[in-house]
Amino acid sequence: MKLQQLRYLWEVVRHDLNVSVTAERLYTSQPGISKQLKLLEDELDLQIFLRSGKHFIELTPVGQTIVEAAGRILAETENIRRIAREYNDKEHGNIAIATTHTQARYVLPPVIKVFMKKYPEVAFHMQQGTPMQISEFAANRQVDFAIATEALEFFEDLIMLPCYSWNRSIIVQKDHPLTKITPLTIEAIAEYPIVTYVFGFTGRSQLDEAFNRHGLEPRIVLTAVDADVIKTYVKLGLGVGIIASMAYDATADQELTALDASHLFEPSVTKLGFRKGTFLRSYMYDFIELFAPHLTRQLVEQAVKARSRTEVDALFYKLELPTK
Amino acid sequence: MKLQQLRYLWEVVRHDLNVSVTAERLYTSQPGISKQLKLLEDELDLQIFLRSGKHFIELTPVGQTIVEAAGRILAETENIRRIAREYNDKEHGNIAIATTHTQARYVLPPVIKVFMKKYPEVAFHMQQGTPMQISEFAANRQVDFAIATEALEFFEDLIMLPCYSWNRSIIVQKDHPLTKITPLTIEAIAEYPIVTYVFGFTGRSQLDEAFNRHGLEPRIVLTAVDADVIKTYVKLGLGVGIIASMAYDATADQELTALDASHLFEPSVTKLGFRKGTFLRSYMYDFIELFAPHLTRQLVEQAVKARSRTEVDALFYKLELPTK
DNA sequence: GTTCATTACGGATTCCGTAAGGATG
DNA sequence: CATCCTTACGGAATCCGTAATGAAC
Repeated sequence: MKLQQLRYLWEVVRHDLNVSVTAERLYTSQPGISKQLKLLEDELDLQIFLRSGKHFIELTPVGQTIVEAAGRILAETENIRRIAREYNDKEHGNIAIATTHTQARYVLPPVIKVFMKKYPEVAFHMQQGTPMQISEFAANRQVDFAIATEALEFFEDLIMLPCYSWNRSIIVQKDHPLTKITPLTIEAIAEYPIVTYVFGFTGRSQLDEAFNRHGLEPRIVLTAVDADVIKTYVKLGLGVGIIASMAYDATADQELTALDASHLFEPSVTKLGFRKGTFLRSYMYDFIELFAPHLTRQLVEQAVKARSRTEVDALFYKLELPTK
Repeated sequence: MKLQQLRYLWEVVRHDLNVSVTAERLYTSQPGISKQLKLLEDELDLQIFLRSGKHFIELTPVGQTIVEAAGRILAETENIRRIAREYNDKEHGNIAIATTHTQARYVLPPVIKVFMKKYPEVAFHMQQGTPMQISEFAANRQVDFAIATEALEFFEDLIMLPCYSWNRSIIVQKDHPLTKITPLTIEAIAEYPIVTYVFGFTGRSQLDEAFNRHGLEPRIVLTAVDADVIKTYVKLGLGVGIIASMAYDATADQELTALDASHLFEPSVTKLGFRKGTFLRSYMYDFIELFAPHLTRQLVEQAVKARSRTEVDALFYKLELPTK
């Protein structure tokens, strides 16, 4: 058994069991990978792949188990390399996060700006996706951190740190009748067509709950994955928008008025998730603290060491979250 | 980074940083190991070992961290090999346990007899030690299971399964005055010199507690690690013995009388511990079930998957333990 | 002077590329 | 017939042994 073989195995699985594509991506030859996989199968004396002739169709059940173990091994080798790089050069490295549009566009920019100034030698990689996709990225170790409000809890292997809680604002045109109603009620909002997030995005579930609780069925006329699109349609007069408060930008959105709705909907909590058992570079701790100042290195270290989700949750039990 | 290098690293650490000895044990050459370790250090660009001239003195702090990660990697490769062997031949393999004299001599023999009959192709390895030593063996993966009443809880990485609870018996010569006292009291026992287990062995702590609770200071005249020695001295008239009830053998110990003391001391629980994250062969599940019939494969599988000790404990919360 | 790791070196093995082969859809 | 894995083969790199070297205790 060689690390190389386990790596090839992992990568081939990641590339839908296509050896040729994998070889290309790894800048090596296809027969090389093929050979090593065969050697691994020979050594273990079992088939990892189900073949139809010379095509790989799927993993055998025992193969699946082995792939999982291989994943843990590769993650741990990556940890060793990180430990070494951390020891030799604390300022140099990479950080990869996956997040949603809301975070990427409205919350992260100032954080990343400060981070990049502090660590000019660290390359920052950001990718966007649905909450489900970004959770998967973190669970599969394709990124270091996932930042989102939803979906992280579905992945057992992710450690979740609460970062901040946020409320919603109602976005309307400047002269809209709702601006005259104080205090604003959920019933009043429900009178108008609504433009908001797609289900599964940016706290959409809490929003639906609030209407349901009041026995209201809102007329949602348009949904989008990001606030920019929502605001555009509100400007066109299609309806009233409900977005995360931090997505309203007083200077850029002068045609619109934001009405605070924190008394109408339960606040949502944005979380940062990473795969358990990961070694974190010190600039990663710093990034977390820049993003959520209450998540000190010491606290995060405790979370990393924790052996269960309840143990992690206990760390944050008494903590007052900042609100955005 | 090669698996071979990580293995050499792990083994050299295990052999007190002596490369020559390690090479001998692994049936390979000393320069071979030396070279690979150097290559690993070169690749990671750091020193794992602190050297005094050409002697290895100790691990550097960063080296220590790397050794721990290497241990996890090696354990996982062992898991892969086990998965493969399990798949190919369920009947063939090894099982290594570490346990105390009490278990090895009085509890395990019938279990092992049945096990070996059922799995003639599985080699059974047993080693004895202090509770602390055997817990360490399991924590370091030198054995599959540790079986003991004490010390297992000190090792965070061990999963502990409660196997059975047991009580103590007072062992006296046939005509001893204590045989006339019914019911037997702890005060009556404290009148006589006592021969029992060394501290840290076979539920010794519970025993001390019981005397303390009654404000008694027992006159312990002799301690030993095993019941055979204790019984020998009781036979010589040196005092009354307090031993685990299962260590009294009515046929072999005809000169002695055992007086039940289950009402005087809190029962102790013997536990089986194994390193978390270990893949268990099916004959291992069977061994556990033979030893403790309530530990069914299904239950143990849940314990293996559990992510924290509390989660494991929850599995056994309602369970009635057998008493020996 | 013994113990112990490093360096030097040569033979065997393994790895990995290119090229050809054969099965699938 | 395009895709895709397997087999064949040769050169390069690596591994691992023996022997020699040199530092520490």
